[in-house]
Amino acid sequence: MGVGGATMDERVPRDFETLRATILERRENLPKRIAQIAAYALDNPDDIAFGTAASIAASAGVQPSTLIRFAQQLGFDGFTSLQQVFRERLRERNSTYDERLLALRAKAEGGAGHRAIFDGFIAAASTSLNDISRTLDEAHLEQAVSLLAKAETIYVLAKRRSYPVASYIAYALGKLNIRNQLVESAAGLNAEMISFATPADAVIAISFSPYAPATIDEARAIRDQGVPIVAITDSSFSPLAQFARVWFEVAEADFAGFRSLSATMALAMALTVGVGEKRRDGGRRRKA
Amino acid sequence: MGVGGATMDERVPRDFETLRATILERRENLPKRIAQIAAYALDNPDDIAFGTAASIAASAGVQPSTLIRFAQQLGFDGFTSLQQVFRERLRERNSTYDERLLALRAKAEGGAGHRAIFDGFIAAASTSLNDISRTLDEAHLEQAVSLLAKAETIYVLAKRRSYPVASYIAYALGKLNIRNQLVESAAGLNAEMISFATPADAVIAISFSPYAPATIDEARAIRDQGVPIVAITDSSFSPLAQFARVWFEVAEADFAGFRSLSATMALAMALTVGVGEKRRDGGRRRKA
DNA sequence: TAGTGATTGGAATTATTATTTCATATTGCC
DNA sequence: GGCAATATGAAATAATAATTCCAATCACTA
Repeated sequence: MGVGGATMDERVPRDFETLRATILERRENLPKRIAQIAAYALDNPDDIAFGTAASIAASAGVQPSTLIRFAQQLGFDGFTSLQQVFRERLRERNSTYDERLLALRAKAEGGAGHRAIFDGFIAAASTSLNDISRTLDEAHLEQAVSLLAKAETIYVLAKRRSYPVASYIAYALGKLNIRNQLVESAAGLNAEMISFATPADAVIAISFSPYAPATIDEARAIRDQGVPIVAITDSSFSPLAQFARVWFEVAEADFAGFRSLSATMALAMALTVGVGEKRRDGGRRRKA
Repeated sequence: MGVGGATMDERVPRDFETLRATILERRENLPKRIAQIAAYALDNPDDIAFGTAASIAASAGVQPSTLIRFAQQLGFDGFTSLQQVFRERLRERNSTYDERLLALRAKAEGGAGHRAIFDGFIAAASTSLNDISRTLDEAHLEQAVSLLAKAETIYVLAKRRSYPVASYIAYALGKLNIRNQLVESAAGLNAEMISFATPADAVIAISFSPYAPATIDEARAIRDQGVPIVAITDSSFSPLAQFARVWFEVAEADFAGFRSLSATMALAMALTVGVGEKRRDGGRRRKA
């Protein structure tokens, strides 16, 4: 009689995923407080892994004894063995993003062959994405999108290393039916092209050190015409930062002397699609 | 007298990295057993995070008291506070790559505003890099590099969405002093440009569904002239795959209707730099 | 080589923490 | 609405673990 501890038919979850599934499955028919601690456990697995029965119970708003009953209901013989599962989860979970990158980078530097080169570029791209994801200034993003969304024509300005980004922006803007002009140096007509821009237009300018002189000159000229500039560049000392109404600092990692473009690309696409969305929304309702 | 616990001038490391640095710095002048546990701690940080003083001491082959002395030497007031640092490390360490991506993607889909768009592109780029890193065929990479390294001139063929990659390849090849020709559709002279290619040259062709007809036509034409093609495309059904001597399948994730280019870019750069290296090496010694 | 100070091992002690117990409250059922 | 079964709270207890203490050992200096 009682809880029938003698023969324990039910399988005790040994790994976190099984445990999680078990909890979710029984969620409906659990008593209130037990359900409360169950929800807390799934929401704060780290706390379960490291806390003491008392501290966890307090955080979850239940009594320590409830926590133990919860563990027992799941088939564990106490809180301690339940906690093991949560600890295993942390042990077994893959290495951090940074560690993975370090490994990749080490492989790229240490290893030989073309796979190593490839890994190097993957690592550079990942690092860049990681960095920009942490450092991007949301306010600037909003400002830039607003500014560009109001423009009659968006001029896109970038040479050399940054040119691929410009061409993708132009492609995407075209797809979104947003009037744009890629300032290309094909026939030396850039100056004329630029001279058509007015303060009702806007510019996306991209340049990284060493700044292509043409980009700088054109950016200055267009700024002097009163056309607002959104710049993507790599430092506050960049001449582009001086000319720009809004500017983004993007630190691209490099490998074998070539900078990744992945972060710049992601930002460029976010700007482009952001403008597209803003224009659509703006047509219907102009709400923040 | 004593350990001078009254005024504690020395800073107690609060985060793992500082702690690690401190240990490494003092490593030389630590007593034998303390050094032993120090080494163990850096080698098995997870054990320190989860174990008890007794279990850790046993694993490291020292007495529990030594473990505590070690903690105290570092400025902690006992093993427990030292352990906190090791636990924090696990808590703060980023979730797995996949979990992080899921979170990012969820944010991008659920969240509103332009930050969400940005996150979406970051997630797409990360996913693509991850995928290609897993699936890239090394043998194909070697083949492709060999093939391209032997070419007199490398023709680069890509339109529309893929054009940015082509332009970056052309830029990089130029920087590496590798003769190349970007087949641009500026003045409609592509056919003529292509007609100059010989079997001693090679082509990098890039196209994703829906395949730009111009790219396909040009690839067919150039293949018919006996020029070997290295293709980057998205499926074995791609017409490019038919024409190519070597081809890579690259699955780019997309967001808001725009495909990431990050994986393609990384592969393109690996090919480019790989060719650069092979040419340099090949000049001196032709070894695998 | 003897002596001094630092280091170490091991057990005793203290603190912390998990678990149990029991009284009380709540829920579901007739 | 009353009764039984179940669930909950709070404190007592048992277990476990950290810390301290002291004797023994080791390394260094005179």
